[in-house]
Amino acid sequence: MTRRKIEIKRIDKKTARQVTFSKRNKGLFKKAMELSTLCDAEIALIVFSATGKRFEYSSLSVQQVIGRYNLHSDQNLNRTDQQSVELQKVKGEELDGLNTEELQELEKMVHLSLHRDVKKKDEMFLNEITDHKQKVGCHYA
Amino acid sequence: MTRRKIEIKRIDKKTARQVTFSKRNKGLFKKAMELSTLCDAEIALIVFSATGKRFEYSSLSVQQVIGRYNLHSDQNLNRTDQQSVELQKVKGEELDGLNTEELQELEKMVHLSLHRDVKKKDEMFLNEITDHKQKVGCHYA
DNA sequence: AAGCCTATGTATAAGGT
DNA sequence: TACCTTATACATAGGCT
Repeated sequence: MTRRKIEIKRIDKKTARQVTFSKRNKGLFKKAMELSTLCDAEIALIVFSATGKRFEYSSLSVQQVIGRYNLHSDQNLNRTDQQSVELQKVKGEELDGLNTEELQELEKMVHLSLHRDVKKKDEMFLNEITDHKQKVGCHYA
Repeated sequence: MTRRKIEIKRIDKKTARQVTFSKRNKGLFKKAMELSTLCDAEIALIVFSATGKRFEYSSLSVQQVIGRYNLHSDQNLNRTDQQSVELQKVKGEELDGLNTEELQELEKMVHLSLHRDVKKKDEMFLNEITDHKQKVGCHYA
């Protein structure tokens, strides 16, 4: 017999699940790399198998991220060096000294900071739209 | 004309690149979710388009990760309080100075540190088992 | 720019070794 | 267990609107 349509739910049989994992995991990483190459996208992908094995791909290095940050900041130009140094300090000194619980705490906080940051940007964008509507006198429903 | 084979290199034409990005990005996230569901894998995927837009998926919540950790932790209980103070320092002073990209980079690093930590504990556990086997003179295959 | 369409390329479920 | 095979399902490039 050959390929059938499958339902997207947890595969019960352990061996089948592992076989499918290795096939699809490989495919996923290939797709991620292709997208990154074709479309100039920056991608981070981390996968833990059910057995705890880790697989990772990132199109960007820490250096590149910091470099990209430096390019973008025209305000805060003089704060940049200092902030990069701070980031390196956080990375090098602090993370090594933390235990698992604290790393998880930190992870949670970074998540929240990220969320707050993104939310703030969304709000700013929304405000821009609202302002624009008011200025030009639009009356969408 | 219809679909041709394409070479995996940066698409020069901007509009074509954007069209391909939205198609393939969507496909990538679908594949990520399918893998997670089918194979019980934990996945984190972050994509930045060339225009800087962010797309994100994670199969695990912070709560789940912490819950999973708590099952394992019995050592290090008394070190927790002191290090939490350090952590709060990191939190309060450092995080506020970082921008979105840096937070994301940090998040990734924390993820990695976390995993390294968990792996170390797994190894310790494994060693304990091995030691035990030697002490009691077991001879499993 | 955002969706269809459809022919074709690619990924992969089952099975076999 | 990990690698082949192959028929089929799925993803998507190019074109059109």
